[in-house]
Amino acid sequence: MSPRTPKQYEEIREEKIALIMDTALEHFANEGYYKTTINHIARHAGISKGLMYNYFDSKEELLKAIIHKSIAEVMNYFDIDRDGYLSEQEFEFFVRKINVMLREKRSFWRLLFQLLMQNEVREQFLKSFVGTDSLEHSGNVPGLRLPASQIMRIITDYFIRKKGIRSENYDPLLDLKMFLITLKGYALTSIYTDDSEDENNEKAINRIIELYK
Amino acid sequence: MSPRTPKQYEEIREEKIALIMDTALEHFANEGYYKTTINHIARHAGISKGLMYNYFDSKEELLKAIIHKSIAEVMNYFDIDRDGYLSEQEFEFFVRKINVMLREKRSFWRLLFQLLMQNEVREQFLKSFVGTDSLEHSGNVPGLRLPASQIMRIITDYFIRKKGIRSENYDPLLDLKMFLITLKGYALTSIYTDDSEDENNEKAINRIIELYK
Amino acid sequence: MSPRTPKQYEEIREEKIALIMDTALEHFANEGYYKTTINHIARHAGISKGLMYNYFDSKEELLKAIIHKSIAEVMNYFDIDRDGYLSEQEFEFFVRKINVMLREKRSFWRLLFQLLMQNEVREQFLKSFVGTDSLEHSGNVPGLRLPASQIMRIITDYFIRKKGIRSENYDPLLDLKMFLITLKGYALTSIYTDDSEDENNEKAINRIIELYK
Amino acid sequence: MSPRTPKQYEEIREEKIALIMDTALEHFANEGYYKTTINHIARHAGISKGLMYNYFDSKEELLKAIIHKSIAEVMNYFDIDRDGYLSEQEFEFFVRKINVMLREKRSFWRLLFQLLMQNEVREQFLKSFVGTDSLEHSGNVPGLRLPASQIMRIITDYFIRKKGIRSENYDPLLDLKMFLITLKGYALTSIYTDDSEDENNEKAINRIIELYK
DNA sequence: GATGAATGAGTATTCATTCAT
DNA sequence: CATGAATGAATACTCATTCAT
Repeated sequence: MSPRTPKQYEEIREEKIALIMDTALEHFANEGYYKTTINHIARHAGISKGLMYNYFDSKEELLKAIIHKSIAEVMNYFDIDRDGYLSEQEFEFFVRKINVMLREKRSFWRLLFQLLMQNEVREQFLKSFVGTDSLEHSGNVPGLRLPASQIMRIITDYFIRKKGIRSENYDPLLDLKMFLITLKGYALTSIYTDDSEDENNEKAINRIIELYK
Repeated sequence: MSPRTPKQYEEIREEKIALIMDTALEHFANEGYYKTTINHIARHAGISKGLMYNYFDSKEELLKAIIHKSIAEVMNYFDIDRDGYLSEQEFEFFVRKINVMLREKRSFWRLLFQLLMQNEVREQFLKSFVGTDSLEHSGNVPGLRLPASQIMRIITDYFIRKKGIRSENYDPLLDLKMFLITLKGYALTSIYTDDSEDENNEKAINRIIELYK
Repeated sequence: MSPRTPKQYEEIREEKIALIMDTALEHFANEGYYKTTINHIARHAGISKGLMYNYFDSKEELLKAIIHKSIAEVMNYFDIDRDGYLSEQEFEFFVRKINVMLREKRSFWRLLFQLLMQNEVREQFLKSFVGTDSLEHSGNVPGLRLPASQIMRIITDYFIRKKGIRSENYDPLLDLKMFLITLKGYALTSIYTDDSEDENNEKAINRIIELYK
Repeated sequence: MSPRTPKQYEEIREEKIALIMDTALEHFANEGYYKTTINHIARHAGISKGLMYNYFDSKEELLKAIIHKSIAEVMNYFDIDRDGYLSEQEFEFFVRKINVMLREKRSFWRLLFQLLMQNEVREQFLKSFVGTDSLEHSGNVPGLRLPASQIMRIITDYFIRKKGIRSENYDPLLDLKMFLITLKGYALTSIYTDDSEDENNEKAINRIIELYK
């Protein structure tokens, strides 16, 4: 056999990295980060323990790489026009995107929910992701164009436009809260139901749009 | 000097058991079961490692004891008239109870949500808690009078009575699903917000009642 | 109740000491010294752990006390005329005594065999019990009047008188060895067969006497 | 550099497994199973604690592996013609084999005797090894072709042929018992005497053959 | 790049022993 | 004299990480 070209090496590298990350994500998500051993991941990925350490410095670095990659992917779902104004159509689009994203990145969401249940992780995450209430950049989360607070404001503005006209003591923040609660509940339900429930989830997402659009 | 009376010993035992369980619950809930070491619990409870093993056979048994006790306590919140019929008043009462329960047993709910994210635990739990769709008893969860499926049916019946009259193609199961989603989202939000948000949570719970009553 | 007299106290003490030693011996013999916990002994003796430490300084001291007491009792079985000369009658008497002793002190023998299987213990024991080949006293084993080597010599003398006359190249030490082997094998068999085998053991002991008398 | 070949790994594994088992057997046999710590074994084998757990699931599994391997090896000593008939030559061969086996597997026999002194172990062992009185196979002891009861019968038949002819009220079971007692006593003596006694042991084994052949 | 044997720091668990009552 | 809760040193066991090949 002729020696591999540098390009071939690079391909092998990337394939292996993806394989390791996918396998690890699957097990982290389903069995939990702490219950999943490096041995377990290596065996299921069909590689050796040592190889993993060729690509990732530690178990924690592997986790971080997975999280970063997944967040970047998730952010790609929201590459819509970010002019700070949400049309009715964009709102529906936004919610439907979330639904698609939950289905397609189920393992990541399971992992994320799980991690956020640890105080330390949650605090760290909130600091870097949600950012401040100002227009500052969003910490070290890659791919995120707008701080969460910005997004909240845009949605709130949307609610004010839609419902705030009719009633004078309308509370848009309550609506925002209810919307977030519903999304969160939907997300949790969605990522822990099997595919056979897909039809019912679809109905629920329609109802959510109906309720808040 | 004379030894302590049996009653005195019993008191000491109960106090220490409660102390250990409370301390452990707090740490399991906040740092996670696996990150929490027995050493850590012992230090925070102001006792020695060995003492824990006087009262609990293992870390896992300690966890189980906490879960069982907490479930029993939670079930005590729902000792209302279970005739299978839910009045409007009872429905509101039910939702408010959940709210109180979430506030007062916050650590337990954090722990439970966390544990249910592990496939194995979730499967085990669903088997013993949710029970079957029939009238069978609810597995080995102590204190639970009705299987979860029974409760679901009672709520569904309630929805049918309230809203099913007006529309002929009313889907009560979708309403049930939405209600559960909202409750789940509320729960998750509630147990991970600090007390300063209590006022807003209160508003949200009122809105939920308003929406589904 | 009137306070107990010193004599009553002494009685209680002795009763308790006997109770603890008996219970401990039973469990040491059957489950093994290391597998038997102080807790176990205390529970089975119906007393508290603390009380045991009132009478014995440690688990090992308890063991030593049991051994010493048992050895003393065993020695009492051999209070025959020790003039260094063994008659045929005395020889039979000696063997039968051993048999009785094995039956009546079965737990002690089980324990002793067990302990002697540990190199360290065996070496210690051989040093203090078997003594030297001279007429020195037998170390610190209480109750033993003659060093084991002395007894061996007496038996050898007996064999020489019985059998050594007929053959000129008779090897009395081989006979001694065979006799000891047979006794050891009988002991081991005897202490680990249940009482239903008593009849057959009796036959075996008769055969041994027949063979070596 | 290239990684080792699977064959090389296999060799390393087998070497280390043998090293661990040998070291452990030596210490279990001489200091006792419970007194021997994993640390101790590791230090004496020149490896780390962790490595042992790479090959054996627990201390107890290590013990079981040693026992099974040793029993298999012992059984290899008895691969003679097992047609149920014992010739005079075969009988002598059998006894001499036992002698060799005791010398060469001394540590194993020390360990086995030691273990059999614990009631629980003995019961377990008798169940799986001695088997029933029928023609059933011998439980789960590997390598054993015939149940112990079968072997006993073959020996008894031998005794009947040899001695039962002359006397009409000959008791072959007593002879069997005496033979077993003698073997047991010899075994115990043999495995706890040092090599300098080998010559005398040889004489004793000759005498045993002489007595029972 | 790839392997898995080897390590050791960290964790759960046991149990003889102490001691306040 | 008697109790059993409490301790902590010792022990078994786990698993991320290293490294020779």
